[in-house]
Amino acid sequence: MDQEQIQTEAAEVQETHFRRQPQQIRGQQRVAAILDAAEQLFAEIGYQATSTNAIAQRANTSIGSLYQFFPNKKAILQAVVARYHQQYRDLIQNILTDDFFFQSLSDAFDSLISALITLHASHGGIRAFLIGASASSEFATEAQQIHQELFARLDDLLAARVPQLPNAERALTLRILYTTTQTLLELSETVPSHEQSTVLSALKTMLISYLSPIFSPESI
Amino acid sequence: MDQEQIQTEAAEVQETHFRRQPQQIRGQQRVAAILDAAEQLFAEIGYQATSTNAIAQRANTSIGSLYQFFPNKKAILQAVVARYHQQYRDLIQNILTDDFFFQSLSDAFDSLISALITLHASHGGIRAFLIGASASSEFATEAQQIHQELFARLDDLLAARVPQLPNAERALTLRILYTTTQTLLELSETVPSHEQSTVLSALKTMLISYLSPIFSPESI
Amino acid sequence: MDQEQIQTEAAEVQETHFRRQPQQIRGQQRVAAILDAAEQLFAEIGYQATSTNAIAQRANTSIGSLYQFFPNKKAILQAVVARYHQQYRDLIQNILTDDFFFQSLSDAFDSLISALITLHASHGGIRAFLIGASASSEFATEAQQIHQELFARLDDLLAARVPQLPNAERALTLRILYTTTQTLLELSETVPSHEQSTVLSALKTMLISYLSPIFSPESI
Amino acid sequence: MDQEQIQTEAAEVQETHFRRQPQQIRGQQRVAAILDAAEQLFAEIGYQATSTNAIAQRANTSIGSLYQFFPNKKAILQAVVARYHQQYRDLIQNILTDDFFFQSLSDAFDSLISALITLHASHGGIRAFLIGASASSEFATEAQQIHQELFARLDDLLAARVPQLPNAERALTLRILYTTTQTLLELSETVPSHEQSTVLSALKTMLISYLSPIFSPESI
DNA sequence: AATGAATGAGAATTCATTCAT
DNA sequence: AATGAATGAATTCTCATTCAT
Repeated sequence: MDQEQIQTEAAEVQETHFRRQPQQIRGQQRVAAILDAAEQLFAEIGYQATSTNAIAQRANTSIGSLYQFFPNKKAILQAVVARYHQQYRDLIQNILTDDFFFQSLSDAFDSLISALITLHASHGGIRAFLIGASASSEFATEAQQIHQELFARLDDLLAARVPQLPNAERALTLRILYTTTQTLLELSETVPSHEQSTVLSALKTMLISYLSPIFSPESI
Repeated sequence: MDQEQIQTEAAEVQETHFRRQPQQIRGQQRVAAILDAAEQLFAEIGYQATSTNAIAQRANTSIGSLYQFFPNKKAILQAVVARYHQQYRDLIQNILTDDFFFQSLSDAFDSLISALITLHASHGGIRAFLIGASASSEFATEAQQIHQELFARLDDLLAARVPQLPNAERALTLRILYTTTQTLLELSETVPSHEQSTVLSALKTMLISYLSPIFSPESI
Repeated sequence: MDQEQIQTEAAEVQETHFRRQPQQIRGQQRVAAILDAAEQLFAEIGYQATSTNAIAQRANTSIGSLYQFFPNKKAILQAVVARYHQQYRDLIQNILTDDFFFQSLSDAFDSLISALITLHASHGGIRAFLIGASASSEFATEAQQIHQELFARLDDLLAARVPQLPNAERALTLRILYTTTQTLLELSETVPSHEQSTVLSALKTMLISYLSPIFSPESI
Repeated sequence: MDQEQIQTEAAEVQETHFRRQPQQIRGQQRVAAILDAAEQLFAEIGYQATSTNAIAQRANTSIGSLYQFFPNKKAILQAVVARYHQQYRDLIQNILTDDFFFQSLSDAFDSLISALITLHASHGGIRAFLIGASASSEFATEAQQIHQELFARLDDLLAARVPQLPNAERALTLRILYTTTQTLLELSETVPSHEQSTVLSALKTMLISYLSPIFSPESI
């Protein structure tokens, strides 16, 4: 999946989510308020438990206005996710430069981890929600689309660094790295702040111990 | 009131999520059917989306019968979780013997991981559901009670093996181990079966590399 | 309505209320327990709010047994009322002797009032319930049947004492007496005990002042 | 938020049984229709037997609309009662002038009784219902709040007229007057119209005979 | 565009009554 | 006779969505 396709899809998604593209500034602000309110409520009490009336109320607007911008409840969730994904993409793009895996592993993971922490800080609620949702429900697809993109990029980078690794193994390696990182990052955020660095250094230890033999197989 | 009835009442007190403990075999079978149906539905479409009528229908019983045994929908979830927890406890108890951490780490994790895989296989749906639910909702407490017990046991065992480790650090160490294990075990179950062993050995590698310096600090 | 008819009706009512006449002593005790429980519950929370299961439970029996004696919930109410009515009848019969209105009014009302107080004391709950029910519901008929009987007897007695009073006026006079008595008796029972005699003597004052000119019209 | 909206909010706070104060004329009409329907049904078949769907149906609206204005069934009853109480208050206020007990007793009771009859005529159903309900249930408090107010006013007036009467006795005197009046008024309304005046004059006779010695104790 | 009233299908829960043991 | 499990219609209430103003 190349860069172009991603943009195309993003545009298409937007057209499906919105009933009407807000034309005036006031309308854009209203949409943003609705998305903020929805993101909070989804994170607080879950998608199903969140009523569209509650979203409108917290966004200081009326239910009628809400439905002027979104055709139904699901579209609101999709828009929230899309907005989050966009920020995710933007942030990641700055980290996953072409020389990412050509730095020391320690440096690479330092920059990746701190970028992810930054992102989580601003959208922690919805992220936790999506992780929960991805376990079971219909939104798994939405939630993991961004993961695909991130995967594809990391795959390219890793392929450049360890060209001798077969494709299938490389993909699996990435999923292992990715899953472990997500989980321990999450743990680090629920833990008291003075323990956070312990968790993060454990994460780094694990990642490096796992990747090192792959990067330098002769050393085993 | 004869001896039998007295025992029944005692049981009723202890099982708070039951409205009435079924006293006839017919009733016990029905309760089991209800719990099976509920476990499936919760796993498939989530707690909120599962209607009590749907549970009754899949259990081949009437909504009235369901409510004769359970006072409300939440109690059904609690009973499902309790049943799962009991099996979890039973299985774990056989693994976490007093010499658990005095075996080689490789052996210890081999037995633990295979026990967990067995358990997951029989209740995969509800486990995935609980993991999702624990991220946000009101059921976190229920879901994590069993974790507390497992933690407490592991804590004892680890304290015996590494007495010089301060309590707080030991607790954090366990959470890191625990979280990583859960996540990668889960991953191993979603992955094609021929890749499963790769994931599990990665898990072992990470756990051992993380724990080794703690077990033998002088060797660093 | 003469004495015979009353007994016939009473018997017929019993046959309608009971599904099966309890043959054994155990059965009779069970029926009594059910009626006691029902009477309490009807008085406490009303007829509609009382469930048949709750009656069975408070009577220490099973719902199945309850329905072996009563065909439906309404029959239980009818039986409760019938039992109350019977006691009402028995008590009244001892007071309303042929010379009732040939005593002084003061003596007559003294004995009537104290008899009613005795009855109320034993079935206060159900009486209050019937008064409430009679205001609106389908049970008005049941509840006021006994009133008819009492009326008929008082009518006879008053006709003997004041033969010159037209029938229609006599009936109305009785309703006025009756209503006032019921109400103030009820008030006397809700009032602190040291105020009770004040209420009762007010009642007597009113009744006598109302009846005196009717008894001795020439004195006006 | 302009002035109008602020006033609306203030009203909402004060009217606790409304979920939302209707802001459009359409809404106000609908609320009135709902209260009318509810008042009729409560009077006809009682509170418990009245379903919210039946109320909506008779009010020619949907169940959803009903619940947009009232949070639950009890709130509808409370609103019905409140509306009745307000009219009760208004009417009474015109009668209980400062010189009420300084008129002749005959004049005083004439005006009071005719005022009450007027009120009863317009809300007879709900009044009868409240009297029934007050005998047993949870709504006693609601129903008798207005009585407290009426009592307090009458107490003031009576204290002015008979200052030598101790407080406790005066309160009891009022309850006796009040109870008797309510009951016989009710009776007068159930009786054929040509008998109505007989009941009312009996009421007056009783009240006057009871009060006279209290007003002029020396004459005894 | 904005507001909020209107709608009704659907969800949880109760309870009178029947039936199997 | 006794027990208690089984049944399902009926009830209260919610909420996504549409419509009138």
